[in-house]
Amino acid sequence: MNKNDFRSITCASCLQRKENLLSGISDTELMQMDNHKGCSFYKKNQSLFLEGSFPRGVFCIHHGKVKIYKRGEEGKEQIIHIAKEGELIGFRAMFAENKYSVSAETLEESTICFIQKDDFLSLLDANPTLRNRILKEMSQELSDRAEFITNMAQKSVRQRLAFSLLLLKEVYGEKPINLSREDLANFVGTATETLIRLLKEFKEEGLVETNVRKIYVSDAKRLLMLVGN
Amino acid sequence: MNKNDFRSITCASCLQRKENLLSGISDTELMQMDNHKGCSFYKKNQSLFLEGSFPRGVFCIHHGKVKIYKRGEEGKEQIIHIAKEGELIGFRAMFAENKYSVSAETLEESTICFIQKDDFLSLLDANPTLRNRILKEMSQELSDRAEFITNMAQKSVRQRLAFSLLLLKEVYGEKPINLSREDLANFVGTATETLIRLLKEFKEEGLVETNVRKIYVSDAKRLLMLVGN
DNA sequence: CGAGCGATTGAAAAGACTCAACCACCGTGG
DNA sequence: CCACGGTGGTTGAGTCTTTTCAATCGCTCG
Repeated sequence: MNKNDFRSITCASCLQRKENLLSGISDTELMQMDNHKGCSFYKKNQSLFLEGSFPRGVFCIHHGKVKIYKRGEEGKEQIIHIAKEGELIGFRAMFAENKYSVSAETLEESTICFIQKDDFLSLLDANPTLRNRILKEMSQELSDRAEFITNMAQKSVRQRLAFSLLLLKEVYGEKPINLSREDLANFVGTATETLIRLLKEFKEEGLVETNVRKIYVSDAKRLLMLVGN
Repeated sequence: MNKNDFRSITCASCLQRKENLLSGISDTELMQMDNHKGCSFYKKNQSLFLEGSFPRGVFCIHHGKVKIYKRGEEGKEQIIHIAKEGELIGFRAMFAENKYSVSAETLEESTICFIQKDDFLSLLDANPTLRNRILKEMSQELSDRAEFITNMAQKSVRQRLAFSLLLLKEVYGEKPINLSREDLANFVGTATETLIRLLKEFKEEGLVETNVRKIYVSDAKRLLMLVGN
């Protein structure tokens, strides 16, 4: 989309919304939300929020990709999740009435809306369907993270890379995976050099194709076998 | 407590409940819950539920400890969490209307109550305070797991052991940590042999004392420094 | 008292990391 | 227009942590 069009985005017309957590809310609520929300254009590598700061609302990705990460010792990033269009981010810390435990930053040019904390909470209060969706969403994420932990603990870097590529394929859909080697390494949980070497092996084995930053998964089936389990 | 007393446990009189997610519910609701809940005695190493099965309600630990784990490739366990008295378990999968993504098993003799799915859901529906607590709880767990992932990805086994011991110290309170070497290894995310060797080092460095299965943390401060970050 | 499981130790092998150097591409400013 | 600097990507070599496998020990329970 044209980067100057973002002011015209309304929740009512937003195709992303129709598919996401915020589907199934009433027209009145929609209108109310539209009046209160803000929508901005973000350049690549712009920060949405930082670990340790206090949430003032939730972000709704209209277009683009956002990495959710945590800094470990020495400041090394661990990417926990890569959010795509349609996803709501930053509501967990808001519920916990706590600081953000993770940071969020765009991976590419994005348009992202912002809904104030109070507006969102009152929406939640009034809307049992939304509540249930949020609960369900959080449960799913909890489950995903349990798997993530298990993978980290038990799988080799090679297996984790295979797993991550399959995950990212879902996130990027038609388009090729487009991440810096460092970000990919920080997602897999390994050193950049190791990642590069393994990626080269995968390429030689015909599992993926690469073109500079872009990665095309060419044999998902074999990758899946590689993951094991 | 005497293992035959468990039939007399009521939510109304339960000291655990007063501290946990289920505090702040009305007397009527309490009574209703008491009429519907069941309470059982569990031996050590008894299963509460298995990954892949469907939830039929939530468990409330009155006394004892429960490991929440996931099986990875080759069937190796990864312990995600160790729940203690007062904790509610198994509600995530219930919200997600999905199979359990993890399994739960007692680590010691325990008394655990069970609340039917429908009863719990209607309680939730009627009780905004409870709802908010659950949201908050889940948010906190999401945050814990992000940290867990980051630790797994970036810290050495030695650091993870230090971290785990500190966590377990909280769980066990006054009492010494009491886990098999294998369970501890599966929590830290390492091989049993490696765990034993590191534990020996910790003992030699005066960080912990051990007595068969029991582990006493003797220098929490130094352990914390070891964890780094 | 014997079986069996959990705990422990040793030695060797493997996987992954670190460090250092080098390359390639890109935008900038002279 | 080209040299320059910088960033991100790649490669090599050596090191170290951690795993694996095998063997032994020791306690507990029947």
